[in-house]
Parts: sequence; C-alpha cells; structure tokens
Amino acid sequence: MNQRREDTVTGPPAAIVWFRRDLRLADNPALRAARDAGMRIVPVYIHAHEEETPWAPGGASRWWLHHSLAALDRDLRRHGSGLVIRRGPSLEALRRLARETGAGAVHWNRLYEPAAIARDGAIKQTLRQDGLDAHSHNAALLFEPWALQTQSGGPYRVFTPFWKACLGLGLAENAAPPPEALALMAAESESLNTLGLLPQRPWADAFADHWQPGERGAQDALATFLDRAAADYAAGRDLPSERATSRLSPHLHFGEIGPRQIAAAAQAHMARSTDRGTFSGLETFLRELGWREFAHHLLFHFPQTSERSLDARFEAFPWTRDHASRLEAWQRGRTGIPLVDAGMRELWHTGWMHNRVRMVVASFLTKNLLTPWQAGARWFWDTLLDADLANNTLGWQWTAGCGADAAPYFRVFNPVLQGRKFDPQGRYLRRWLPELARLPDKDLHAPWEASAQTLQHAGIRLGRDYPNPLVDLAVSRKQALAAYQSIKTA
DNA sequence: TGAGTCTTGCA
DNA sequence: GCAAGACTC
Repeated sequence: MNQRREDTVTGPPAAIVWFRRDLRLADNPALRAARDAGMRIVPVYIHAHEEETPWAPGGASRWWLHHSLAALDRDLRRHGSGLVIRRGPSLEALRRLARETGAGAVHWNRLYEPAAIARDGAIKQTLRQDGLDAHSHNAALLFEPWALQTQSGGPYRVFTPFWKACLGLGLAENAAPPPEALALMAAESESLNTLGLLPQRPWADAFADHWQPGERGAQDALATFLDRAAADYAAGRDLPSERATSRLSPHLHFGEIGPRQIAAAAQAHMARSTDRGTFSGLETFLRELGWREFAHHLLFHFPQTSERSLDARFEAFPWTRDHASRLEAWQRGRTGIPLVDAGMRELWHTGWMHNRVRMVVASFLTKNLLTPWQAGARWFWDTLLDADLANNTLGWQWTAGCGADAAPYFRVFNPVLQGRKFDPQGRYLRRWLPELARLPDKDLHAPWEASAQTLQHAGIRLGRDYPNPLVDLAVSRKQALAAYQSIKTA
C-alpha cells in the first residue's frame, strides 16, 4: 500500500539521505544521487546500535561517533540546515520521517557486516513496498566484495592475487567532487547529547588531544600524511615511536573519507613526485588500503568469521583453560613484557595502537598466553577508535594463524626482538612505561635480564615497580608450537 | 607483516 | 668470531 502522504509540501520533492558510516559530504554517492535528482534532502542519522548486535559499537567508537556526528551537523548547517537525529528502530524511523517530510525516496550507502546486510535488505524491501524509491550505493569500498572473484569463480583467500586483481581494475575510478550546493530540508531532531554516546568515566578525555573526528579532520590527516610522512613511510611505518603512518583508520571506519578519495590523492601525489622513496612509500601505503578491501571481501564471503576461525581445525585448538587473569594483565598493560605493555597502554590512553605493536600484542595473547583470539578481538573492539569488524576479524585471525592467507602457525613474534629491532632507542617504551625509563637501552626491552645492580641503579624492583614477566617467552613459544602441531596433524 | 639453529665463508 | 644465507618449526 502506498503510504506517501498527501502532497501538502510545496516545492521540489524530498529525498531522505540516511547517514550511517559515510559521515562526509564529498564523494558520497547517496547524497549525490539525491542531489542529482533535484531533490530537497533530509539528512538523517538514526541511533539504533542494538540492530548491530553482537557488534554494537564499543566505547571508543561511540566517542568518535559523537564527535563525527557533531562535525557532520556543522558541515550541513553551512548548507542551510543541520543533521536530523532520530532513534531506531531504523525502519520505523525512516517511515515516520518520510511521512513527516513527504519524501518519496531514501538513499543510503552500503555497510558490509552481516547484521547490517540483513537489516538493510529487509528495510529496502519494506520501503519499496511502501511505494518509496529506496536505493543503496557504494561509498565505503574501492570494489564491491562480489565484483572480484578468482579464475575458478570463488572469493579470494590470498591477499596478493586479490590485490593484483584490484590494481588491474584501477583504484581511483569514480571519486566525485564535493557537492557545490545542497537544498536541505529541516525536520524535528533529537539532541545529539541525549544519545549518551560519550563515556561516563573520564577515560576518553585525552582522545581529543590526539584526534579530530569529522570530514575536515580526515582531509587534514590525509594532507599531512602526503606532505610530510609519505616519503618516509616505507621505513618509518614500522617504527612505533615515529608518527609515520597515516592515522586515517578511524576516519575511514566512519566514512569521513572514502578509499577512492585516498587512492586518487595518493596516485596524484605519486604522479607529481620525482622522489623514488615517496613513490614506493605510497605504493606500500596503497597496499594497506588493499588489506582493508581484502578484509571486507573476506567478511562478506565468510560472514561467520567474526565469531569463528575460518580454519575449522581451530575448533579443536587447545587454548589455555583459565585465561581470565592472563587476559586482564594483558588488557591493563601489566604482563611484564615491555613492548606488549607499552602497546596496551597506548591503546587505553589514545584509543589507537601502532600497527606493528598490534601484531606483537596479538601474537603474545594468542600464542604466548594461548588465549582465544576472540577475547583479544573483543577488547580491541571496545577500546579502538578505529574498531572495524572486517579489519579486526582479519587482523586477529591472521595473527592467530587461523584465517585466510594467515601467518603460518609457527610465526611467533618475540616482543624483545621486535622491540630491539623497531624501537632500538626505546623511545616508544619510555613514552608509555615511565617506570622503566632509567634503564639503559640494552635492558629496556627485557628488564628481567638486567643485572641486580642495573635494576637498583634505575630504581626498579621487579615485581613491585614493574611486573615480573607473566610467562617465559621461550617456554611459552615452545608450548604454542606444540599446541599448533596438535591440531595440524589431527 | 618470524625466530632459532646450523652451515658457510671470511677474517 | 661473526655475518649472511639456508632450512626448519
């Protein structure tokens, strides 16, 4: 039945643009489609996190979302009218808003998590039955997950051939300029503050020192990266003490910038650049964008993998039986392994962790502590500002060795060696572990190996000022290899 | 997007 | 005595 209300609204017809994780005005296909159709646009965000169960946004993500919505509202107001905020259920909110505004169309950009796919599909069908034009678009990916397949017709499971296929298609096609003018239409709105997205505790107060959520912040991060860091990216990206990575991940998660925009800007920079280092650095950087695409490709085609290992043999993996206390020490950055603890504290205080260190802490939790990767994924989900189901799932399964194109089971990172290799002067460790700062560089990465005299001189009593190591790295490594052997041959 | 161990080659 | 490469887990 057609529920469009009688035509009491004068002027051109209206279209709802349903913002979700595409919180930008530039390169936004849903917004562009509504605008190009000559519609007045009702921009809405619907608060309905329960619809994303069991992966409703974690605490850090909600902090970012609050500020990103505030930024989008400011940007929209410059075009005449702010963001409309409503509460879910999403379907009911869209229907009510359509009735109120007389809108005849609804546009949105697609999400790729299993829960969102199911919800959005049902909503699209129902809205069309209502007589509304409901359309979804691609703003979040370079390529739709179903647009790429292997020679034999299935999804890719190995990164390198996947990325070659992407490069063959061209990365930066179809990136659009920002809309010049938007005809916006106002509607009744909740206040952003009533959504309760900000944490009650003062935990997130320092996040604002490190981040600027919103489209402007995303563009600034990209420009800064291309101007200053790109030339050093190939070497600098592995050094956690340096600010050599793009730090675009939370912006990308919330769609404040799209991968096509990033690819286009990087390729333009490469074309202008005469410096070989910049060129290869940006090539490496684009490859990281490729891992993000690959993660979404995998989650789309293997939707159970956010919960279960892709490699079914891991159903029988002998994780340690009582991991609660080990998990807590890891979460709090009190394992007694400096690089692990530094990373976990960086995460807690800034909502982010350097990628090299993410691999080390994840390897330590799953291999040295034999704790299920899902426990680590949950903690990252709640504490990372860039928490993204596809990326998080791929990262943890890759490290645990149970996913697609995973690190071989025997690849166990040694936090001491990784620290000495990638943080040789201990700048990163001293920043996050001030209690160890007075140790000489040599002993910083393994204080339990320092002489009693050195420890005393640095004012450190192990077990009191800083924990003794939770496990022996060599012994636990051997145990992990044995555990992996047991399922490999089973 | 490892690490441990052994061998080789050179000093 | 040790750096670099091969091989294994």
